[in-house]
Amino acid sequence: MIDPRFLQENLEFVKKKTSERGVEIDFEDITRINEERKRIIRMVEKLEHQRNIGSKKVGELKRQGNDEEAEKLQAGLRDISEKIKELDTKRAQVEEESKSNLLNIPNIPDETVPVGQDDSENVEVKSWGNPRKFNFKFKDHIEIGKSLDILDLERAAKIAGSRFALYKGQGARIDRALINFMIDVHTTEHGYTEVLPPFMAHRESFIGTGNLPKFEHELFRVAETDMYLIPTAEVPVTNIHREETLSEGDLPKKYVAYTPCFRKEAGSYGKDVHGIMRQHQFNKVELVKFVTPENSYDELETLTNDAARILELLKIPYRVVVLCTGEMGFSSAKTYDLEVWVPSENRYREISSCSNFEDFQARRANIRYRKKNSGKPKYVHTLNGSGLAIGRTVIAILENFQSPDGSVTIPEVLVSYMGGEERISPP
RNA sequence: GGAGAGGUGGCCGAGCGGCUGAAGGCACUCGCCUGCUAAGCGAGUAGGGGGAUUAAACCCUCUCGUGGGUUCGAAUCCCACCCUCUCCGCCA
Repeated sequence: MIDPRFLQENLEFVKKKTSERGVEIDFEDITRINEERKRIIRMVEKLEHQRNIGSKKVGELKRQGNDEEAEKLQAGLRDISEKIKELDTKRAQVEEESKSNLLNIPNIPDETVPVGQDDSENVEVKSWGNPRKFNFKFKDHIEIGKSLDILDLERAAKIAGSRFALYKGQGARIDRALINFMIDVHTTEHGYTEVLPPFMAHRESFIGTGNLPKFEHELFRVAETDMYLIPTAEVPVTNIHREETLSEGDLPKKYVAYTPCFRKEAGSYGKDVHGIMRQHQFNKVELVKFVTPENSYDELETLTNDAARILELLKIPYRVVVLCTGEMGFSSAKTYDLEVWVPSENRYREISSCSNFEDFQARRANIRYRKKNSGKPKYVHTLNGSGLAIGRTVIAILENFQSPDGSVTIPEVLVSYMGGEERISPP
């Protein structure tokens, strides 16, 4: 949520910024409702003031034993209370409307974010390693998975329908190995605290991160409850500190979590229908930070580097792009995508998305911190990034490290996690 | 799922329907004191919203798990829900 006061004082600026995202919002309507809200509040509070003074007087009179006067006063106060009650329902309506307006406004992009409409206007800021040149006819991850007997998409469909995977043998093991490897690196070398959160969360948590109310269609709702399956660990982990006031000395807080992620992928039909690129369920290791506003952009850089480090250890070529305004997620102020080289597609594909949300989520989830020496609590800045998406890492390994004989070489850092196996060979 | 206990400020904890936005403690901040540290002494420290102001000081209002109700007036009484703890049952 953006700062309501900032919105009113910088209406034109906000208008410009949201339109750069490709979002059109009726700010006139929002302003109108906000004015109406303030008007009603003023009226209610005036009446409440009268009532409070009157009530106090009633108390005094009664103590003096002057019941006659007290009762006279009470009659008048009764009317005031009635009026307050009426106005209160109106107030509740208007406040809800106003709140819902605010919840549907996306975050303001940081000034360093390139303005653009689609991914062609993302800007590459770094690339690492060189895409491999194959001197044999290489396969895509689906063929490799099938020939190594580690990936069975047909049977997965039998179990749950399309967009699910059944990993087998070394396939299942490499997925698990990657989870452990990534968590170990982030905890022991990057200073993150490991957490294992709930894989579902209720509505409030999803509002906190910005997934609700706007993006319900992307989520699996658990029938007959107000819970949803998480689309990313960002949701439960960011909400660890919902409604809390942290102290400045506790910051930054850094968490790493493995969770499966569940996404409807509605509207993406026709995209990535083959293989495991885009699934209803996939594993991911997620990094989440709570930091002070002063250094959130530095923290975004290190967060991105922390994620990228995994790819460097695995020796998978990647690049980093800054998402342009039109490509960024609803809650983000600035996002770097890490993209790995996928030979079968002859291009880079997203494997991690690292964002600074500034105080957008913190305001929604009411996550604040108190400065050491002074006064008012302020909102923290939240950040998160995949560190990394496991399924897509599997794709990258299978395709980038395949050999002419059909086997796949296990990255060196992963060997110990694979029980010493150095390659996966056809059965 | 059944029975009981309980949810109060950054934390712990007291609280008769009106003088309680809330005792007391802890923590923190500032000052004093001490050669330093510890201790001691004194003062201060909740949040949201609405208004005034160049800004702060200031004024009003709401907030004691959440939402309703009773009442002139609710932390306090009533109802519903949520959560936590203890015991029982069931279960990975």
